Amino acid sequence: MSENPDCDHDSATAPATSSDGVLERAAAILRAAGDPGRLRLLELLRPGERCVTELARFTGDSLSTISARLRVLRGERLLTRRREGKHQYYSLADHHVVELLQGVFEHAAEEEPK
Amino acid sequence: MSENPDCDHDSATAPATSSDGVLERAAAILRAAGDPGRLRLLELLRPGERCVTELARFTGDSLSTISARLRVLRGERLLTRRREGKHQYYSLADHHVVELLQGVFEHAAEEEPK
DNA sequence: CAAACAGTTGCTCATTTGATAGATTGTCTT
DNA sequence: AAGACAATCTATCAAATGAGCAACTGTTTG
Repeated sequence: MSENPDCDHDSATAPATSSDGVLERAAAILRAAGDPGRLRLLELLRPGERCVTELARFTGDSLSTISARLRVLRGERLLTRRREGKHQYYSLADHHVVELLQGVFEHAAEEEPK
Repeated sequence: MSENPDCDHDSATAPATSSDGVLERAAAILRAAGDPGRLRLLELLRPGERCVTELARFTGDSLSTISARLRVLRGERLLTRRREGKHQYYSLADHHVVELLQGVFEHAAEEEPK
């Protein structure tokens, strides 16, 4: 058969996509969560707020390292902070974050049958 | 008041966390989706499957670039492929991916009021 | 006010990452 | 089988990233 000049590939119109701003924000959120060290912190915060020292003790990393990771997560508004005395207590920012974590871990656990 | 040697910070036990394998997988998934170029591809695939040429035309990037991005996404099982003639049709791997996208874009859109 | 503790920030460094061009593979058409 | 088209792969390079250490800020306590 001869070529079809009206094949879909050249005429199909692009689906509507998010604005660049929203896309960038969404990507930044995913990237922030997409690091094992940071993702572990998010996981550790699932049951409730924790201070930096506790988190450092749980993971075995230095305060400095934990603080840097928390900063990235907070920068993308995945976490909030609350000061109490000498301590900064971090917690998951909102239910979106909780659900995001839930979804990703479900998917990851499924895809790793063994 | 004198120091309390039994303060929570030193005695609190770590919450249960995912195995390292699952954590790594989850992080890899998020990292794969956490790039604007790749995230846009995921978005473009939301309505249904598309071939590489279409995607390249939609975004204005080279075939080579698109193919590389698709490879990363497919590597993390966010996409599947189907060959039809000369074309490779890519589509979102499963409902998890669809929901992940939905969640992230909701969150990103909310957080960017202006 | 000084010392001690909790956390943050700046700096440097090695590693990773993403884009690009060009060579290569696979498929269709004649 | 040859040529054209679709897509992938390889190699290279610049840019972004994460860790670690030391210096710094903020807070409580003596």
